[in-house]
Amino acid sequence: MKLLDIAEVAHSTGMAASRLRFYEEKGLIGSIGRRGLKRLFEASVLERLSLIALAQTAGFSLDEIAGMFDQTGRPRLDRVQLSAKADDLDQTIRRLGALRDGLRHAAACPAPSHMECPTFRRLLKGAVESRRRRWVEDLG
Amino acid sequence: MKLLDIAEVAHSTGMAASRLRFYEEKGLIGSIGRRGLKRLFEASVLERLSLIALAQTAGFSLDEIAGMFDQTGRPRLDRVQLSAKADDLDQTIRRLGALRDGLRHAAACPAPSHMECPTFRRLLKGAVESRRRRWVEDLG
DNA sequence: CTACGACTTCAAGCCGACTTGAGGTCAATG
DNA sequence: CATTGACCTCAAGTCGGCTTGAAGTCGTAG
Repeated sequence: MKLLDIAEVAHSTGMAASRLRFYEEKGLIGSIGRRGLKRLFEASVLERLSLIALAQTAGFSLDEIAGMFDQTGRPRLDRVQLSAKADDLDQTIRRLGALRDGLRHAAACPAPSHMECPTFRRLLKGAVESRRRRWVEDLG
Repeated sequence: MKLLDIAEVAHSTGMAASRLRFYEEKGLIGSIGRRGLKRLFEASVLERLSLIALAQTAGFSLDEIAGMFDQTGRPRLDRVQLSAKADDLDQTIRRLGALRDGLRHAAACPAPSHMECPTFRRLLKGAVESRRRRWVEDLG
């Protein structure tokens, strides 16, 4: 299995080396050893980094993401938590879906001002309400 | 037209007053005057704030959002930009869908380690691959 | 065998998006 | 007319997520 140095990982992910070191420090990724001082990564780190990027997009913090894996790097076995994360994600996905539809509509809508378009107005309302819901959850 | 003080705006949007002041300072919203020291807002600020929240959810920065209004405060939404954002969002949504399915499966799967489960691996790969494609686009 | 350059560490800095705190002002109520 | 308390300003602080800079360490090419 080919081992990658930090520059290779940086190049193929588009992430700065500093960021990879930062992630390692945070326990988000692990290097498999050193050649001299230099870190060596397994190729699988690329997959891991993709997941991290993905989860970030989903709105998870790095700490939360760290919590999704165990020490050995396998996704954590807490099925209840995984399930909860999945539900979170589902919420997010639905929200983003509504948003996407709204944006598309706004881009195509012939109304002179977006504010005069009922569809757009409905979207705004939805955005605020779903935000609300999340706030409520955060408090709970 | 009823004028609102900052507390009313804060309450009906769920945003902290400090945040509203911050937004005003940034030019994102405007107050229509003062009663004594106290800001007075038009009711339309609520709609404006919804739009701001919406754009934030869509991943725009406050500076970008500030650029979405003209001098008179009417949204100046670039349809091309909206469309592009919608496409972004669509990508994200699909990837998140794969991630959600992966997590859900992981929560239900009886395999001792998730990585040994072919379904899980396939789902992750789906998420990762679409991510890769984006990196390539970013590089290009 | 020495010099180069890609890596290393560690601390500090930066940016976005707010929040917090100290001290001030004013309209309304008793 | 004095107090109260909701608002005000301005500066500084916080937090997440990195980046930057100075100083050090290697393996490899010349």
